[in-house]
Amino acid sequence: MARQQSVQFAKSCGDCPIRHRAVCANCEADELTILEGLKSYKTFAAGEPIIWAGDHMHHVASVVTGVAAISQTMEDGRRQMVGLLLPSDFMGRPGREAAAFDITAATEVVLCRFERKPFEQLLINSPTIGHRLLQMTLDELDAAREWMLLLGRKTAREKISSLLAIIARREAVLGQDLTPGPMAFDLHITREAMADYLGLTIETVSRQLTALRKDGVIGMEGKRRILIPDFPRLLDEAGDDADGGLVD
Amino acid sequence: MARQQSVQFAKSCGDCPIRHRAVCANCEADELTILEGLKSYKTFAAGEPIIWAGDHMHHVASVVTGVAAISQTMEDGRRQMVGLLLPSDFMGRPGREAAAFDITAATEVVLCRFERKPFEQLLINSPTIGHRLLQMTLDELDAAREWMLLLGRKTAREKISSLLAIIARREAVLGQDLTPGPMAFDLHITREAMADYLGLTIETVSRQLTALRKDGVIGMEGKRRILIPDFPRLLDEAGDDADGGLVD
DNA sequence: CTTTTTTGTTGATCCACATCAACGCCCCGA
DNA sequence: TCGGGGCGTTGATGTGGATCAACAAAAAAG
Repeated sequence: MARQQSVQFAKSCGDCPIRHRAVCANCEADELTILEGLKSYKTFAAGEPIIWAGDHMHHVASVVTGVAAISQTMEDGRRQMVGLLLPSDFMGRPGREAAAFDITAATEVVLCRFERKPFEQLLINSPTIGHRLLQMTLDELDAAREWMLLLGRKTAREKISSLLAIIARREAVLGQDLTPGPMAFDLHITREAMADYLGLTIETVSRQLTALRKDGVIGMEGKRRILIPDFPRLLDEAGDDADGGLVD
Repeated sequence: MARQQSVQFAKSCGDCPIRHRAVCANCEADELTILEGLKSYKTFAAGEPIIWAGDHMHHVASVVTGVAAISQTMEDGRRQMVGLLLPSDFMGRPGREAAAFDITAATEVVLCRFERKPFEQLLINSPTIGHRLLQMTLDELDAAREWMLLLGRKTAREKISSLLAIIARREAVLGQDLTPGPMAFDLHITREAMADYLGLTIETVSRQLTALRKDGVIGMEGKRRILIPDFPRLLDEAGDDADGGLVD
């Protein structure tokens, strides 16, 4: 059994499940060796497709830097984003040959990849990676379910407010900027990506942003920088009860 | 390592992860013993709440019979169903104290429950349960993502058609009724549950059902029994590309 | 530099679905 | 037998967001 100890993750690959195992060299050195040999990094430019639904998946991967978007498109072009992959998030589906969804790089993305077959074998032999993967998948499932409430029942204004609240919270965590005062951040996604995420059109996204600005809920510097003078006010607009812990 | 063999699941508890382990008596008999001692069955009447979001979760459980609905409600009463739990589905979240969502019995439900703490311990010690749980969670995540496309981008008619297609497919699997001809099944859920699931109102659900009936896409006997004369036609109405594999 | 493309904003109009309201049917209890 | 409540249908009307269209600003390309 793996020793319970505080492990310092190495820097290169975030705190992905693979990394975690690779660092525990004292307990399962052979697996470390196997993994190191199979690891490969690959970079995708912003906008570049990473995989299409139905493609054969040769690898599983972990996001090192950047943001990737999981999405689905209907024949007539209607598109819905169904997930965001941030650094340390896992991509791929042990036990499945074909990808279920399209994944594209929203910003420039660096992936840390492993061949799928050996990874699956490793998963069978080692409980720790499996446990970590289970936790991550359960988190994603919870986030997806929160998102279903947003898509099914929230108004356009609530949707926009929710999205801004999520991004603000994430930025706050990243920057340790948990001061209760005003906050500010850059939207690094386009209006189109926001629309695809929220189940809206770009026109509606644009209109609701200006409405929130006119009502003083948010401020804007240029087209991409958002100011939040009163975060609880924004949460209230989002219609979330109290904390509204969306994290995807 | 567990021997790779064809295992016949016992009847009482579906093919839940716990069952799977309990049957492998030859490889891990001690775990079997532990589990048998902790198992308890509980029945909920149709409409009865099973757990509320925020409640402390003393147990994890597996659905033995019946259907349970996972849902979220906003302060003003807007509700969205975010998942269905069918026999053999797992309920609960290893490693989390409080429930994230409301769960209610849609029909009469029998659960096979285990105390959470010992179950978590078991999960750490035994990879097989974890792997099965991971597979189930990944399946649920895929289903949730398909559902996000429905909620975000499909029209009311497409939503209803999708739901009927899902139920029809499930019934076909259960009854081994994979004949290509016409199929029929009972809706055991109310119009309200359908509306909560699809992000619609009950009036719209009702209207779209009559519209589909008038257009010959479906037939109805009474208010609950649905006839599907031409399944591919229904799939086409659902807007799914080709197979449209929603399974939740 | 100019031209073209991408991205975002705003206005006018339309329509799919929500809302409000009335009613029919069935089950159950008095 | 009657009334009442749960469930479902249908009609009339309202409205939030989509659609169609024009344009501004910024970025990229030449």
